[in-house]
Amino acid sequence: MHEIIICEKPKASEKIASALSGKAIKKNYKRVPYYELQNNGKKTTVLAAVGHLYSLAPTKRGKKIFDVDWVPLYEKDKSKKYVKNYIDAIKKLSKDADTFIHACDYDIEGTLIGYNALKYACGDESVNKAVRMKFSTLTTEDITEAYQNPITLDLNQVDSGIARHVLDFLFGVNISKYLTDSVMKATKRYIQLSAGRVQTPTLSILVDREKEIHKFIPEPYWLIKARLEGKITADHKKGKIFQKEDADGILADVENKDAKIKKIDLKKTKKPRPFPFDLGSLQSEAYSLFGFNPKKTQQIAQNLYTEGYTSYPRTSSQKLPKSIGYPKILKKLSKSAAFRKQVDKLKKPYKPNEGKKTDEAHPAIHPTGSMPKGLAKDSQKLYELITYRFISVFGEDGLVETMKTDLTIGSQNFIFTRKRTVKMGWQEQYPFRKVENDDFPPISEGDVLKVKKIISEEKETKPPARYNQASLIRELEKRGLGTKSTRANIISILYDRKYVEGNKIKVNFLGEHLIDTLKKYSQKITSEELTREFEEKLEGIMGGEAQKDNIIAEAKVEITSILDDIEKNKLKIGEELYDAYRKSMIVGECKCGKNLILIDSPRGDPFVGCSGYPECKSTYSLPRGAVILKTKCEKCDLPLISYGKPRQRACLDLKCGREGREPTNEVVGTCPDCGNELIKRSGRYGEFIGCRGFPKCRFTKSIEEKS
DNA sequence: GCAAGGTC
Repeated sequence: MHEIIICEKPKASEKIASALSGKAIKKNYKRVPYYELQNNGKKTTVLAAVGHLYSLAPTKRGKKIFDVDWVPLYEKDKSKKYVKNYIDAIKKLSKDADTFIHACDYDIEGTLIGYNALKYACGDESVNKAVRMKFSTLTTEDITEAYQNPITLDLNQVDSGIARHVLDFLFGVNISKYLTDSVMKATKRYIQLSAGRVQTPTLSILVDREKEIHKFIPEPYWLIKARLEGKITADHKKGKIFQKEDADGILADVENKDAKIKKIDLKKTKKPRPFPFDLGSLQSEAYSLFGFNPKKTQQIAQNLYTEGYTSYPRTSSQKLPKSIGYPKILKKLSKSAAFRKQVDKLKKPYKPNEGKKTDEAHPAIHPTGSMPKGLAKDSQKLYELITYRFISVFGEDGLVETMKTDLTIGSQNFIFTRKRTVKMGWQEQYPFRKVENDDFPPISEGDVLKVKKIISEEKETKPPARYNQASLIRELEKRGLGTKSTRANIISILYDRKYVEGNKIKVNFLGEHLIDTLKKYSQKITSEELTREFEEKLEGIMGGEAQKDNIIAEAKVEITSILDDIEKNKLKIGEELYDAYRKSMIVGECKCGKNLILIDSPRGDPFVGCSGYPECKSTYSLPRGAVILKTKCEKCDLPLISYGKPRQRACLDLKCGREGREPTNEVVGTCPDCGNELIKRSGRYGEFIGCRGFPKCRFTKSIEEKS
């Protein structure tokens, strides 16, 4: 007897092997780990996939791609070479097997991962023999229970997984191809265009926000403030005053009058302990504290996990079940003096604060207790963030005292608020955020204070803010678009295609025009509707009320009509999209008066050239990794670029004679929050102004765009 | 080349 267990990933195979036997032996085949164990004379081999091992690919050449089949992932994607060893290991080690257990995650994708591994690596026969382990956590109890009570492999669930892949492929690949072809036919130029069930609605959310901003009409309002003796600034209780006459009336009323303290309200409120991190909240926090984009956070977290320092990062759980053994983890962390200082303050027995969100397969992100050595700077930052957050979850609630003071000047009501921390609690374990620390002025009810100055500030209402990568991820999560593992990637595709740019995500002409075009030819792909429709259809297949093949056939009819429609109008579509693309690539003005354009050809390095080519032959090469800035060179008016490590600035024309290549962190002012220097920083997605005191002070502001 | 979904 030889039994094979197939798991979704290497970490899972390790846990499953050790749960089934204390004597599992770890072996390697072509550097792929697997486990062997003996049970009453029966040999069991525990094997691992690495997520999907197979991917869809066209089987026939043609303009419309409707025939697809599974091929090994490494054949399609050259960056996935490591997958070959995993497939080879499964093929080789399952040769003489007679029993097959499918032990991948119990969800649609997991079911399909295991099914394809069985079908294409172990052979068709293995599918018929296979049984399914169903577990929700990788604890010894759950695994043993699932092993002893296997269920039959649900082929409806498999079909539903296949349908999801095929539908996404047919819609995404075909529409993308037709858009790109339109540009090619109309202009003989290649620009990579794409559309998909998730990326297009995501872009559409950004376009909608852009339109809101565009149509926003600012409204003037006034804020009236009173500077009092004792360094107090009180605000008029009405807040925004939209009528100038009202503001003037208030000013007349308060003129030359003292302030009387009417009421002082002292209140203590809890500052509750935070939740442990799930992937989305980690991405959000690392963005706001360190400026890491979500993709970067995900990559670093993946490395920390692979090295064994932190737990599995692709989780939506905010739970820390007892089974992870947190007393032991906290004890191990105490080997570091800095962590010990905080762990020692925790009250026993340890009880974590938990959020509502759960995950079928993984707990919240936490350190394992294995201490990292020699981490790169950014990895160290993220590791400490995860670890301090983990410790703080066991801390005590903080306590903030609020002083709310009502006062009158003439017959007008003013108010000011001060906050101070009376108990740090968990904030001692989580040293990343500013702690409230205002002075409470020594005043009592009935006191009369001198008014030093009355200020009337004229302001304007502001349009809704643009999304940044962190807030966009939160929005996608809210709408159920994409998955925790794919959202960061989807956003990065929008940048790569030049649909959007900037830290505060701004849609380019190309992005906006693409959505306009698709709304004409395939309204559905621009909205969340398609995701909702897929969900219903997959539900139907899973319940046995619908057939996978029928649903795919229906989709083909629908897609054919969309594609034929695009085909009929391809010259117009192609020309317009190309025009929008050119406009998106404008980076400044050429000396000849025409536009300078970033030329990003699929062959060769990107460079800057004139839109007046061939009349004007000006071109400028770009150093590797250069970002073109909105700021102009003070000598020759061409745009400046920022490049290299550490970031330096130079003129686009390196020969223009501009002095110096000062570092990009030039001082541009004083931080209104903490008084430190404000410096210009630049990231991959553009420039912004930040505080020198970062991360203690998190003040940032965008650089005004000159238009 | 093109999607979205797993994972190293």
